[in-house]
Amino acid sequence: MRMAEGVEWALHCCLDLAWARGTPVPAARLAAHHGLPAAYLTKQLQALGRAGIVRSTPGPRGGYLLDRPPHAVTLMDVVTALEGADPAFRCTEIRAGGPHTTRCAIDTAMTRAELAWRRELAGRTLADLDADVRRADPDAPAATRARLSPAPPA
Amino acid sequence: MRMAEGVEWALHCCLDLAWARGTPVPAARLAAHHGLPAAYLTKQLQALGRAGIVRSTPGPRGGYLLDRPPHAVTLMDVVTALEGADPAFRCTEIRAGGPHTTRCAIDTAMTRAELAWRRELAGRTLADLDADVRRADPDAPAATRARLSPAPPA
DNA sequence: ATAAATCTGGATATGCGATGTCCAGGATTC
DNA sequence: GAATCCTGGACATCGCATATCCAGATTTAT
Repeated sequence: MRMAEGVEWALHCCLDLAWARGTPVPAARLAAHHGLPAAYLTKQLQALGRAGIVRSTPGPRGGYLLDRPPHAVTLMDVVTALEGADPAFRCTEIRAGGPHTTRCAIDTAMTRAELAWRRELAGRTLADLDADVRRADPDAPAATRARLSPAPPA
Repeated sequence: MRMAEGVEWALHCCLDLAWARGTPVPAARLAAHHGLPAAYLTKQLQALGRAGIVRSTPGPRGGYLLDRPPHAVTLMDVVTALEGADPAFRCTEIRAGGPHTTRCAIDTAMTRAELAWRRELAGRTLADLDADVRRADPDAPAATRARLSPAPPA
């Protein structure tokens, strides 16, 4: 079982946008910042847009912005935006002996575990990540913000 | 993110073998019991064998047996046997600005959520599933055992 | 001994989703 | 009007889960 790599990209970009504090950042600059293929990162950003996590403005000086305060974006929100809401384990009801009236015990157990995972993800927001980073490296947000600022250093 | 369907198959087969109580069940009969492709189910059973969950005996009257008491096989054991031990989220360290001394906050958060999932799976065994099933349908284990018995009903 | 049943492991085919690229069209700023 | 940027669709590629087949080994039963 493997999570799409785009989830990692999206999480980093969301944090970047939180640090950009309302200044639009073009997809190409986000991609360059992380060494990612711009054409594909675009797809992830569009998914974040459809989920209402991110907003975009076209034209010069345009780009992506976070569309909610960082404390209102949970990791679960981002994962769901990219991976969809379907559970990883899907019961295909292979129990023998015709139709059953009770719920499959295996399905119940696997679903319970997945809910624990979702609960953890839903309990952490971009604001929490920001706090974690600042605790370890207080200058990182400002440095990132500078590197993503409208006028590139070269 | 999607879990391999073979995990579901393996869990059902493990429960079947627990109910067979030491009587070897051929892979072909397990497959027929659940309407699964025998040639592929074989692969999952072999993985369970390499993990020490299941044991096999060749020849007529041979087949698969559970190689541990049901309370000593956790759902995590089965999932790991089939999916491997790698986490679903793998940090590829795309943080910008050269090498970092601190751990990536995103990686930490995603890993924490996955540990919650693993903890749930590690906390439930085949014996628990067996108890769940008996609570809802006390005759199901015996019925399955009969259907898997060495002399097929036809 | 021979035959039948069963597992093991490797080779191979197939399908699907994640990854990745490209482009035509539209919106916005200058 | 030109440059910048996003949107959405079409398309190519790659890896992995799914699936099949077979030759070889092992054990049971006669």
